[in-house]
Amino acid sequence: MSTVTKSIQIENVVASMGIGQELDLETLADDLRVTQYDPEHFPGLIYRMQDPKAAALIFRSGKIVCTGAKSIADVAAALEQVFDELRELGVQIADSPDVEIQNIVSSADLGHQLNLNAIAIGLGLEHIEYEPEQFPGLVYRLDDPSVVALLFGSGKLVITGGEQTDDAEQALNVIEERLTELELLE
Amino acid sequence: RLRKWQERIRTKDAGERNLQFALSEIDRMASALGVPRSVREVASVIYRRALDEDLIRGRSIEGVATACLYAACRQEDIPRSLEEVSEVSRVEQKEIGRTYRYVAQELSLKMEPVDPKQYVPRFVSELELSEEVQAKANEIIDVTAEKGLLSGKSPTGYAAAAIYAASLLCNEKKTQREVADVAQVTEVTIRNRYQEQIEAMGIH
DNA sequence: AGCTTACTTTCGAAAGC
DNA sequence: GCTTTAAAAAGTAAGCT
Repeated sequence: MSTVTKSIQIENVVASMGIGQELDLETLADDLRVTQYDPEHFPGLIYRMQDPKAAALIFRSGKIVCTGAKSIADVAAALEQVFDELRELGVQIADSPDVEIQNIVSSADLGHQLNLNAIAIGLGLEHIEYEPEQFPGLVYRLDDPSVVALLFGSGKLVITGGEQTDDAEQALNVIEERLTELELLE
Repeated sequence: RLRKWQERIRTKDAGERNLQFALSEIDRMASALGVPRSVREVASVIYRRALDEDLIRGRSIEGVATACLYAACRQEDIPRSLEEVSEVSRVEQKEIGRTYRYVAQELSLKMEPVDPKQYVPRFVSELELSEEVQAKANEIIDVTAEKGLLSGKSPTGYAAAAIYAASLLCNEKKTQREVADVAQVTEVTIRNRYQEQIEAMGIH
């Protein structure tokens, strides 16, 4: 495993699931601690956790979005906490509801400084977005895997939009390969 | 049938009125920015293409018109920053930037990143600095960009720092505040870019 | 001149305007 | 399209000492 591959860190995992029954958010808002609920502003009830650090958005439909977790295991742990809280309030929940991973955000380091100007032209101006006046990162959309990478001058990058654990690694391989072909890596 | 006929005329008229409005706005903003007629023409062409590709739907005419003008300035190599463009538009800077990126993507405008050197003549002139300073600033930009310092940096801040450094080197010192004002960046940005550039140049 | 905080970009789901 | 959540990258900006 290359040092570049090893540099991959999962920074955030977004997942969604449904408990299959409607919830009374008004009551929940009163009974749960650390919550935030302002239906005029946003329909979901916000439930924050410290360990693992994550946040859950709970909706009237019984659907739940979990975000902020640093791993898939943390998503499961965070959701278990939410389930335990709900069970204590008398809500019946199945033991293993289906959880769908919606997005994984990772960071990594190519280990070399990047000339973003050259990369923008090399990868094809029509395929990338690089507007340093608006944002320092170069936006590169990949088809396979279907993710979006933000490349920075430092050689560090962010890969987002993936649903599989290895999407970031595959994307990183594609990016390394293309930059090497163009002789823009080092 | 008659109603449909009338509707078509109404739609056509409305469409033409909208186009006229967009073109007159481009004209007004271009005048306010002091850019040549060629830029307005390029902006008009881009706007008509955006119209043909149905890119206006869901966006304000003024926003698309401003974004087209911003793109045209860059294509004609006389860029204006989003902040400068937003000052003559009634659309906020963030919206102009978003619309510009959308239009550029959809129309496959192969927009190259702005070269900081393109801001140098105008800024140098506004600061009443010599051609010597201008040449030195250009040199600083070329040399330091070649070393990779430009990646991710805003073109205006980069140009401002090079001009500030050049003014010092040529004994025509302008303060960071003066340069920051014409480039519309903060003194902090000039300081940061200046330090990197001077270091990369080998502290002339 | 620092330090802190905050905003820019990317992504996705949720329910509703 | 917008609203909210979280997270990283790096640049820029504003406020305070």
